[in-house]
Amino acid sequence: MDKSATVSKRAYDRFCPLSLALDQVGERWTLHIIMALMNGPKRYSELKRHLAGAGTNILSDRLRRLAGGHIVGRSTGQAPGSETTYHLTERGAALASVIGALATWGIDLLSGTETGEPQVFDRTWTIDPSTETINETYQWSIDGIEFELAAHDRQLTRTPGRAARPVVKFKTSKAIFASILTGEVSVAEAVEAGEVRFKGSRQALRRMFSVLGFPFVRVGY
Amino acid sequence: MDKSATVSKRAYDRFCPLSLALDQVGERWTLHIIMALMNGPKRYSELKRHLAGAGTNILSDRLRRLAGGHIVGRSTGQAPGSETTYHLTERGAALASVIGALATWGIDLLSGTETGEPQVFDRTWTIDPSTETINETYQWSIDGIEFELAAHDRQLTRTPGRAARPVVKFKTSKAIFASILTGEVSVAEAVEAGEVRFKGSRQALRRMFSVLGFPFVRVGY
DNA sequence: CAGAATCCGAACCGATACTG
DNA sequence: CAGTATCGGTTCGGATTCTG
Repeated sequence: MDKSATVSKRAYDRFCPLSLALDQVGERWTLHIIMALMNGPKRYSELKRHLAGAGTNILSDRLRRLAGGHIVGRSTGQAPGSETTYHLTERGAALASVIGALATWGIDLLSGTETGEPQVFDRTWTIDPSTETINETYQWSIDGIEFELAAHDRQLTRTPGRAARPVVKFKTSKAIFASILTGEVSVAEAVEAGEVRFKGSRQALRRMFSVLGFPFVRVGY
Repeated sequence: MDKSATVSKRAYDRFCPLSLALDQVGERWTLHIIMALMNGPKRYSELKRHLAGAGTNILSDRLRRLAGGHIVGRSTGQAPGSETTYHLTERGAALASVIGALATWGIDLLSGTETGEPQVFDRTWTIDPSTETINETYQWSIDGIEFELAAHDRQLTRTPGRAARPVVKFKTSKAIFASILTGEVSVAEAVEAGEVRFKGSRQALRRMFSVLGFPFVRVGY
């Protein structure tokens, strides 16, 4: 029946901006959908691939709810069989500040302050089916914290310390990396300004950001 | 069998600042706890009252997890029977930008763009046990959208239109209200600058913000 | 085949009862 | 007061099925 009108029973129901915001975008995967749509409209199947790990019912539910809140819109071409795409409305695009704040806060966690143990991340969501299997390692240094990132099959493993034979070495500060992620500055510009140092081919650099899930990073070469 | 029988706490497990941030503060109630602690350390029971609607096990779990992430700290006085309090660490205080972004985005939702129907909010979390029952209405106007807020028992009802006999009339713009909520400006200063208009006693104004769940608002009189 | 609904086992949430 | 234990209901995640 009319499911679009039903609100999650698990709403906060408070007269409070934080609560009302979280009632709309606080559920699991919702902000990930928004972030995926920040780089332009996407089809259902593209979103599904990008949200690897979430069930198709979740994606369907979130999109319905977001459409009901006028956060995303659904565009269907008029040609029969033409694709349907989802895009952010103005209200949805305004969530950039929220995602920006969360991502900025989360940058510290990329380095893994907890010492020692290697950590395995899911990487299926960054896999571009048009490219072949990637199997390489990168050397990172952020604010002096060094670690190796090893892309292997559908996993990405982060290990503290130096990498054996990295394809790319990448060194910068947390603040600079943040402004690279937000698109404020390109990697090339940051290198120019002496705020990023990297070794490796430009092609590998570009591929690295794709593999890591930052395809939107402006490499700038 | 073929899939790893991991402890599978529902984490995103992505090498992505947004995902890692949400792994730490994306669960239900977590950001509400952070916001509650923004106004200073609190005891377990205070938090429990402020989080009316969440089970005590949830609060316990969230605090444990937040402590593990060095986002909140636990302080126990050395005197026997002294209270234990929870407070934000520096890392936790850095979440102010996240909460600020969400709250700013959520301000639009306070007015209730969805037409017509009155909406009922839970108000138990704003009830100060030391004060007696409150039963009064306020007239709000934000960016020209008028609505009545009626505090009744443990509910708060928002109704579009004008209130019958409000104790307080409050009129401002969304932007100004945002800066009042963030503490950037006091109500008195905004009135001074002609950006807020209100009618009613200053005492009632102060009480209104408490009843609505904004006890931290600097009235400034 | 893309888009979406349905079903089901498992994890999670919320409320109450209970313990030190 | 500060939690822990437990239980029923809800939500999630994955596979499958349906529909044009």
